[in-house]
Amino acid sequence: MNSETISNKNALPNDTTVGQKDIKTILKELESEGIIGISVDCVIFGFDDNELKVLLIKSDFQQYDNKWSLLGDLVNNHEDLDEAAYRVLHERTGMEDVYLEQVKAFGETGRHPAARVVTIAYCSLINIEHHQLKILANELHWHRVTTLSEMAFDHRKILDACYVWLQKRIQEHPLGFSLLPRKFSLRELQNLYEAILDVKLDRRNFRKKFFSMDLLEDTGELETDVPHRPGKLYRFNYEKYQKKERKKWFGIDF
Amino acid sequence: MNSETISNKNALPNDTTVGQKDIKTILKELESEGIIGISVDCVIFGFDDNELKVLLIKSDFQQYDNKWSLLGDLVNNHEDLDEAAYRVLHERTGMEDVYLEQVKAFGETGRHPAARVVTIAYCSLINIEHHQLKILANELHWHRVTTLSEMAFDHRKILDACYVWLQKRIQEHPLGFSLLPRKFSLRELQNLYEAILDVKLDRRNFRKKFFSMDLLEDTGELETDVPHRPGKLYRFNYEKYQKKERKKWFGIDF
DNA sequence: CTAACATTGTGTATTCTTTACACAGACTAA
DNA sequence: TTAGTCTGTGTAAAGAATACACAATGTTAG
Repeated sequence: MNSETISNKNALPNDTTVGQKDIKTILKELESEGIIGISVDCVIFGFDDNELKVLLIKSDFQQYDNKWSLLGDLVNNHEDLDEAAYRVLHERTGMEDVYLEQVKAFGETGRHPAARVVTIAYCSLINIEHHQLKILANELHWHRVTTLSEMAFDHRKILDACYVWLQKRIQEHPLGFSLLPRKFSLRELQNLYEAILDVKLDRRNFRKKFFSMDLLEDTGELETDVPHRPGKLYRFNYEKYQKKERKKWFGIDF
Repeated sequence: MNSETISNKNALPNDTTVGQKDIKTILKELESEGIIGISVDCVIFGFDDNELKVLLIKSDFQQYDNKWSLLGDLVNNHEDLDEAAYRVLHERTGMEDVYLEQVKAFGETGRHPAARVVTIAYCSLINIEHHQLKILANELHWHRVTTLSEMAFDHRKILDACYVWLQKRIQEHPLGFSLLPRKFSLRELQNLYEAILDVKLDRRNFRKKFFSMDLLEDTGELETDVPHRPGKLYRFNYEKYQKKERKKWFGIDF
């Protein structure tokens, strides 16, 4: 079910048997009683084949037949927003220890055709290699973010906002590592940054920068299965990062 | 009414006659029907007397008797989230052209004692000099952000989040000017930054920085009523700012 | 087995940015 | 007229960002 699907609380994540009639009935109820629904939508990014990907499903909603949609669900009355986002993520990907952060609420009156639904967008980053999609309902698929076809609801707008958020956030916070295997080469790291920021970076300066931050640990291992000289594999030292003295205050610039 | 007060849609902003019984009844209805309420809360910052201030009212909620609370209200079914925030702001301050930005949604299950209410926090910045508080219901007052007494609900947490957001945002976006009169001296500008960031800055370097951005216009006027040599008054050139080539991409640092 | 290919690993010079720092001039108040 | 307080200005030194080239290591194709 996608974010805009009104489901009963016991519905399984891959329960797509809830007919459209039911959904519409529930939406009508909400609408007629002047009740605003709340959902979460997860923009789940992955990195594979040197490209940033996003996980989408086909909308079950008739108006958006054949359009792609984010993964989401209504928030249950007994769960926090964050919990709801983790639940959606878990139901869809089977992953639990995942980077997840709230990005923005979207609440325009016209965003859902059948009822008023405010959605809270979450951004999550997962390492595609460490993950097999288990539940393939609704044609769950990874999509390149650079070439996206039309999307359902205002999901394109949400995705764009999350992408911009990611571009900014990745530069000031080491989230990028969540998208890579635990051991990675500097080339992979640079590819990640280049793909997300859509820039070309100087290889030597990139290395210098990361080494000077002193957060990468040499594992002593080398890449395998590359058709050229293998690079060293590094791992990110989260502990060191936590302990690190936080950045200078005062970087006014606009 | 504060953000957590459940009001009927036609209630006037200064209508504090809605009794607590009514509110509780409505909350109980929401609660018993498993409906999640949605509100907006505005963290309205002002700058006066070289200090950052925030606009608060006394909570009408019995549990939080005598505690301070943010300005907010339930979102009407027919209005966007942003509209709701502007409405609250307008109702409270009479101002319309104001800096307003969404910061974060707060939706923990236990945040409201009587019902489940998800709130979307907005940050707004107003120039205290250009504004007279018109509606003084609920002891509407400016408070120093550095010395805050206990607050109702999770409003302290919301305020803190907005303050951190402001500290960060003010360094990369020229919001600070919304807190100052249209014509200001560099001293006032520096005081603003020092107060918000809670740092001491070098006066010469501060000037150099702002002049090098080339966004301040000399008005030709001087300060008046200062007990010392008057400084020049500047105004911020928003047009130039809009046209300005946006900052370099790639500033990885964490 | 060797040549062509692809990618790793490394250092320096130049420019730009940030920081630290001091003194003369303007206006007020007593 | 003097003491007080703030304005306005420049330079030197340290640090960060950029631009740039070549030898070494492994793979693959012939």
